[in-house]
Amino acid sequence: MALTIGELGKATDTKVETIRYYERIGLLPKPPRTGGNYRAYDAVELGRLSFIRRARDLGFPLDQVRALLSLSDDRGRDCATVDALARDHLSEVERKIADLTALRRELAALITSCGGGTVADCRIIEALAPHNG
Amino acid sequence: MALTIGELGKATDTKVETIRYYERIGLLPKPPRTGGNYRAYDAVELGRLSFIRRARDLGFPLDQVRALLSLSDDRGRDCATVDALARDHLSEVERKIADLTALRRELAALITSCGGGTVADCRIIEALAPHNG
DNA sequence: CTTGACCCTGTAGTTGCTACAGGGTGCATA
DNA sequence: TATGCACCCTGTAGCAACTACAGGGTCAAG
Repeated sequence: MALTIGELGKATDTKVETIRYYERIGLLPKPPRTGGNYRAYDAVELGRLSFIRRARDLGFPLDQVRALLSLSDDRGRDCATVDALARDHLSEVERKIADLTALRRELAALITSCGGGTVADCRIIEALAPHNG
Repeated sequence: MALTIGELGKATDTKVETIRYYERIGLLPKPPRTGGNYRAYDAVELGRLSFIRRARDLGFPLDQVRALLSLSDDRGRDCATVDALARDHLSEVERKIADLTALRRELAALITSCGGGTVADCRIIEALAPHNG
């Protein structure tokens, strides 16, 4: 039932280098090795990596993933901490959406203003240039 | 009328290290130096850095800023290239907004599902865990 | 003449990977 | 048995766009 790193990567849609990176930073434990010094993974590691990838897909940064992993190991604990992490992350996402929405408005206004002449009277360049011209 | 790097930084809301960084990567030219080997800036550099900062605030990556700078120097040129750059950037921003909006929906659903018990039956952890439990 | 705020260079850290270089392993096939 | 190929190994450097030192020098004020 042992998986090579490549098989684990395929199963979790993760690049081999990324798995080694997760091991290096301590997000995945160092697995046992075969006689040929290949990493040998089992179902437990597969589960752990799947968890990591889902959390990453949801945009959790690695340190929050680390926190979620250690919380998920502590089954008896109050899940308020998990909830707080998710809420923090959600408000971060909301902040980014708001920033990007403001940006979109500004960019759209800039583009609308472009009349199509030469750079000399391009309103986009003008808008970027300092006020004194 | 010469500005020190610190004064230029204050005038453009830019950290001193960032200005030196822009110089290192060739976004700002190497300014003349004083007797004490201090960088001495003038109004031209102030304008150029303001332009860079404004473009950065609008989310243009540095290579696009570089392109905008060289386009803005070429006053007689057709501004269609500028317009295209801005449109590209706008669609990039729109893609990010769409991604983050999908993410927000997923996160919000996750958080709503948290009933507040222990980690053992926390739906957030469950949603992250692989399907076989 | 000393304190303190500023400036200098150069290098390493940040986040989350990705991409080599330069080797070793394992299996199939001729 | 040789050889080819896909895969694995370590270690290091690169990406964006800065940021943060360390270990110095400069300059004006008191």
